[in-house]
Amino acid sequence: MAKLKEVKGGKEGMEFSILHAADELFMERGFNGVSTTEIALKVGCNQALIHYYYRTKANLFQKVFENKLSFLISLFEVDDYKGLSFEDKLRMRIESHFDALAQNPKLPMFVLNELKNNPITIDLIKETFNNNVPYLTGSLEKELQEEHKAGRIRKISALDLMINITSLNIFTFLTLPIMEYVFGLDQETTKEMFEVRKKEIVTTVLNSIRPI
Amino acid sequence: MAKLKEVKGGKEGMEFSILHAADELFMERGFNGVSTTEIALKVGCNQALIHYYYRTKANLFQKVFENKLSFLISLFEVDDYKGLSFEDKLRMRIESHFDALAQNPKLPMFVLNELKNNPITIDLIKETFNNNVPYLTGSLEKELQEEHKAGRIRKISALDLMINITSLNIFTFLTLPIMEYVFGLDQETTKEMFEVRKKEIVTTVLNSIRPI
DNA sequence: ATTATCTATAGATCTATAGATAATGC
DNA sequence: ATTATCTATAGATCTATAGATAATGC
Repeated sequence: MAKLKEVKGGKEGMEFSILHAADELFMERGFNGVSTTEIALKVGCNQALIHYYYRTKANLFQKVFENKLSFLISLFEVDDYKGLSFEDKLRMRIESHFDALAQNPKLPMFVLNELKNNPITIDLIKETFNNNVPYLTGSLEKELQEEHKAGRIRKISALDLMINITSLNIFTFLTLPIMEYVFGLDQETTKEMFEVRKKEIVTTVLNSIRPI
Repeated sequence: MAKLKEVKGGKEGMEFSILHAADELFMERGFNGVSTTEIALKVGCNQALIHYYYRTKANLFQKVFENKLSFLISLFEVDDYKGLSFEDKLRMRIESHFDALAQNPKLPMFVLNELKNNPITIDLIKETFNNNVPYLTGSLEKELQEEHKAGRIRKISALDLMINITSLNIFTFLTLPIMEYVFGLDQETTKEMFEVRKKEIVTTVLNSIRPI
């Protein structure tokens, strides 16, 4: 007798369910930390089906990782906030970057870690970088030069500024699981901490580029 | 006939050689990425000997990890740099923290990663934190308050300042393997980049706490 | 008929242990 | 005698594939 299948809410049914389950598990424990058996268990199918749809575990992983990369790039495609002062624009960029990470707190650790372990992923990001970074820094670079000439900020490169912001924002989420555990924080307290830290980062960055 | 044993240069011979090889391998690829077979291969002994000295892989790993933790704590036990101004002291602290990481560039990723995956490690760091953080922030907190009262810096907590410095410094080394690969840097260029980035971080931090 | 799903299993790990042999310290 | 090292192997994974069965679309 046929077994009853649980209807999963994906658009392409089982294939999507597998991708979705793999996504969650890989995000938690990375490529090496997850077995296809475990993915199957989470989906509610047998392990062979994973290979029917995705052939290899590495292949399934790559699909997940590519999704994450394109999301990460989208974080840097900023709205232009026309009419705002440079300072207000910068403030909004920092905050929106922080907020996007807050909604995907496991993403930074996942990506950094796989880049270290997984040769395929570093090729993927190399392509992504070369295609996007010059374009992304270009307009910021111009703004920074104008502001500097007008004496409103010190001299700093777009790349340094972006690294500063990224460092401060991402580090918050890299250490989040530790903080939660070490200080025994509940979800509510964590959220409050986020807001406080976000403000401090904005203050730090804005102050750090004031003219000398 | 007895096989010729290669003499390894450790003080306790084989036991130390195993710890040393395990250290290097675990630092590269973490607990899950390394097998006892591989450690044995690197040491030049058979795999059973690992268990003879350390009983389990987890046990050997813990020894390695404890060493790393105590090193990390030592980074924050600062010399007092008596006689220097607060600004100069802070500058030296940032630079010495950066330099220590530069000599152990794989350490931050390793520790963050294991803390996420390995329940034992997070208990170890919890203990470490509770024993050390209050003591470490205490004296800095006092200095910051004095400087603020004297109008030489803005109001900022010792914890926030330490997180800022740690974020900026550590992020450099988390993304180092990526940078090297994506931009195809050689060792010399990497070193130069470090120096430039270190200066930028010092400037950023010192600027970021100037009075408003 | 074709596609989706399942059962079963081969082959490749990997950790830990048992038991044999060699080296070392009295 | 005791300690160090080795060989061999049990038992537990885990990935990928082969081949059987069920579901679906004409």
